[in-house]
Amino acid sequence: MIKAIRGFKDILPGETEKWVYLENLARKFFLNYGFREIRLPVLEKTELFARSIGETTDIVEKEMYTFLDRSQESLTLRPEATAGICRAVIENGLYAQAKILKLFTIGPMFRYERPQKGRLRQFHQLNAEVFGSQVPGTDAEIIILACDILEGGGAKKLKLEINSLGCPKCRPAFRDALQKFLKGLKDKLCEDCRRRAEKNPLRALDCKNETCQALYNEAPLIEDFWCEECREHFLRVLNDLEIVGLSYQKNPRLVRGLDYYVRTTFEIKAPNLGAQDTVAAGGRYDGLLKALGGPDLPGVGFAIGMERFLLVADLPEELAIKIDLFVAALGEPARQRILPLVHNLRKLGLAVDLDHEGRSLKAQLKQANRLKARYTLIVGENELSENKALLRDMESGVQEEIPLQSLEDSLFKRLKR
RNA sequence: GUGACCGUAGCUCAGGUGGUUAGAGCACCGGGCUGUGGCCCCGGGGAUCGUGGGUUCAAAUCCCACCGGUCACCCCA
Repeated sequence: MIKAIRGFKDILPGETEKWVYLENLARKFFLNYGFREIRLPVLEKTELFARSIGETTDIVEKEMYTFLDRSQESLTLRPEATAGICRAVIENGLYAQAKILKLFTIGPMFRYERPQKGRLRQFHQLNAEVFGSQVPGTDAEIIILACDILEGGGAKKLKLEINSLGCPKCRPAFRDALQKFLKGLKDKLCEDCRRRAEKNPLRALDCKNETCQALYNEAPLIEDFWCEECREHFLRVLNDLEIVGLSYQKNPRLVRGLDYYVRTTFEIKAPNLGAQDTVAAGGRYDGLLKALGGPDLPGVGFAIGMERFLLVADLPEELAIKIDLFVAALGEPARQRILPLVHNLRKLGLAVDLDHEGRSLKAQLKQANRLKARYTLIVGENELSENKALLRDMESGVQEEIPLQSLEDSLFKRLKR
């Protein structure tokens, strides 16, 4: 038997209803917040991700689905959405349409990782980005939007952690100080942190190793290095969050796995999710558009992991569509007589189903029951000869006779909402 | 990439120390009710026991490899 490949999952009936529900919910929030939808290719040139995410990040070094196509060009299945959105914004000149550009996208991402709870190789993200705004109010709006969506999906007890990574003006000094600090206790650090000390010192800060973490209590703090603008920016973001009543937790150790972030960075974590507890994350990336050959416009955005959102969401009990009417036709003449009616009711927008298999009435009523039909219309030889049909209310079991001539009208009146 | 545990009908699981036709519940189909669903009773279909190799007279059961799953490391949404 041919099976789906590792880390790639079918989303089956019963699950899809939940996906559609949450996607619609998110889409409504996005649109209400003034975002417009953009749909992007899942394949891009490898160079796009190498340049945007960062050559030395784990994602680029060992987690991408990269291959040569038939013309020997290196392509990569997108591991995240921001790079592609930036590319599209630049390529299509979207930034020229208005000062502020707000975009969202929903779709699959791909990372070659070992699957576990809340982590698949093909996973799905809800993504929002704002281009052209440098003010802290936009950072706050992005965070508030992410929280609204998660809360709208019934997610409880979420924890918002926030930090500022500084900017190109002040971060290098912090980076140097941190690197010096890390090199000072080189022998005591775990293997990974020794490597990070060389290539990407900030990443050492969120090492899970307890020994390392204990040592980092003495590490230099980013906030001592913020320039005046970064400090002001951060405080104003926090202030907006407070104004709307969002509680947060400052986390000076919070860094990001992608190089392009500056200033505001945040994660939204959920309890009981195990090791992969970050449901959403995002931040500001002011230099990215320019680095990709576009205009020097600031950007800020976030991503929500759909699979993880599903794990923490509290969904309505019954999401499957209940049908309005099941038609039980007994015998081929009855089926043919009733087919046009079914067709018309369906065209009028009603949920109507019928059985073409010629099964017993008992079997058909059972099927109607399973489909949670409000009514079942029974038409057999008896009914045809008397020019009528039986309409059974599946809740009460009450049946009434309806003349065939007026069937469409009376059914539509009864069933429309 | 590393480690631990796991893999038996569509689903959830049972099958002491190897031993005859691999079972159950749910789901599905049919009958009881020759044209009336949900409850009940009866019957039926459905399993290359993850795959491949090995040990053995004999393997779902023991061994090895691979594949897949779960959780953790790592990483991150």
